[in-house]
Amino acid sequence: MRSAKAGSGDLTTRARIRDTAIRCVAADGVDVSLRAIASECGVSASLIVHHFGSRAGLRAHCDRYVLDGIRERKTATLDPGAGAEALLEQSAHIERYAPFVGYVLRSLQAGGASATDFLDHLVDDTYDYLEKAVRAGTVRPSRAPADRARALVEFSVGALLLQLPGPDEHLDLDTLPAWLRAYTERLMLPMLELYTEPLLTDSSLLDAYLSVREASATRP
Amino acid sequence: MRSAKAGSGDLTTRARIRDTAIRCVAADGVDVSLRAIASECGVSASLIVHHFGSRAGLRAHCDRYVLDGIRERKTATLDPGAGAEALLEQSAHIERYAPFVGYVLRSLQAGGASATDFLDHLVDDTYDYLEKAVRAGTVRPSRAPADRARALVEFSVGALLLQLPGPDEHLDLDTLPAWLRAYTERLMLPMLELYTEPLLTDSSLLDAYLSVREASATRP
DNA sequence: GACCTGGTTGAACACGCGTGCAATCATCGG
DNA sequence: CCGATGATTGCACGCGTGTTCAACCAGGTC
Repeated sequence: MRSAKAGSGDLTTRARIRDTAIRCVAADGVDVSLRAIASECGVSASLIVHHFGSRAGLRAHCDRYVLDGIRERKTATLDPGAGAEALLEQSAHIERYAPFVGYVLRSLQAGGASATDFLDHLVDDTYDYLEKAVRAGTVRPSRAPADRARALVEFSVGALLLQLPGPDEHLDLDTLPAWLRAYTERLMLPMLELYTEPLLTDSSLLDAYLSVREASATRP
Repeated sequence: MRSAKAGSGDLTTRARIRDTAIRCVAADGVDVSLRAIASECGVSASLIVHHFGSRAGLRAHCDRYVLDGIRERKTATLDPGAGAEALLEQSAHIERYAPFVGYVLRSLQAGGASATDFLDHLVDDTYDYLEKAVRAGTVRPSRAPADRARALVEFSVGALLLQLPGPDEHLDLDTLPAWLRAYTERLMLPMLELYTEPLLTDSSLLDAYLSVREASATRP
């Protein structure tokens, strides 16, 4: 049969390959073999390069698709520092987007330009969120708001990535929601504590750093 | 010539291969090819497997060597959360151990058992350090000290790893000290701020979490 | 000098990878 | 009915990988 045009809900072959690739990358890392994706999708490897030009083409296509999808459902799921209550609420909806979440995690794990872009967007969103919260009075203002936003995002995402299995180890997509939930629950109390009650009992360290900083600023 | 036994300071071939491998892994990631290491060391690939049995053998040998070396110089360099002042002081000594630092970072990036072990050790050390600091009165006690120690380590190491180039991108070992220094300087102010002055202005989020936690504990 | 031991090498192998190519098949427009 | 079109496949190529193996060569020992 030719391209299953509009049969009740089933996708075109291109879309099926794309979805399979996303799930494979999420499960086995970005270095998953083209043949593995093909076999998982029930097609030949040649067909994939016929549809996407090359392996890199498929990668780029999936990147764009997932990124657009994530931004559409403007979610801060990956950033526990931005909104703890939002995370709790959204953890129920995660199951539907497990492949997306897994794909993004794997992408970040692999690094590269797309990971940097995604991180930057996350930092921007967190920055705006923090600024609003500061104006609302729920978050304390910072001497370096941009650096603070980046630090918070890198803390959260970095810790999450550390929890992820190695780049070529398998990650079961069915258990990903439970896995994520267990991790956030283990982290929630220390994080809330850290964000509510200062870790250090006095400001001597901060004061010392601020004074040497000021000294080196006036006397370069 | 046979094995350069004890000529003025030059190492045995095994040791030379080991050191080269460590530097190669630090520079190009754990997936660096055996032939690349061999060529960098000026020997043949066969000689490496003759000395270490296999590629995995070389990897294991380097892991053990670097880990022992790091633990010998009991340094908390990788854990800014544990001691900010110690980090500042030690950043001058880092240049000598750049390959070691790079190797550990690449190992953590690659995940696996050795990375988990190293992280666990780091968590243990941080736990002890925090307990001592709590008893000394400089650090506030926690409701979950073990989880807090792990969270702090995962934050710091995770953020550092996020800054690292991708698993197969190159990392110049000569610029690593400066690279590390620039990163910590960008992070130092937000981190000290976060650890000294609470991010959140009130404890409503923490209180809410604690109450639902208590409720689910008494009524399972 | 013969013999053994062990460091050292280059060639070859098997494997998995992405890719290119020719062929097949189903469907549609004329 | 018939070429055109495009989806789809199997095969083979080149490349890079880790590993294997036979050979070579330098000393030390009898």
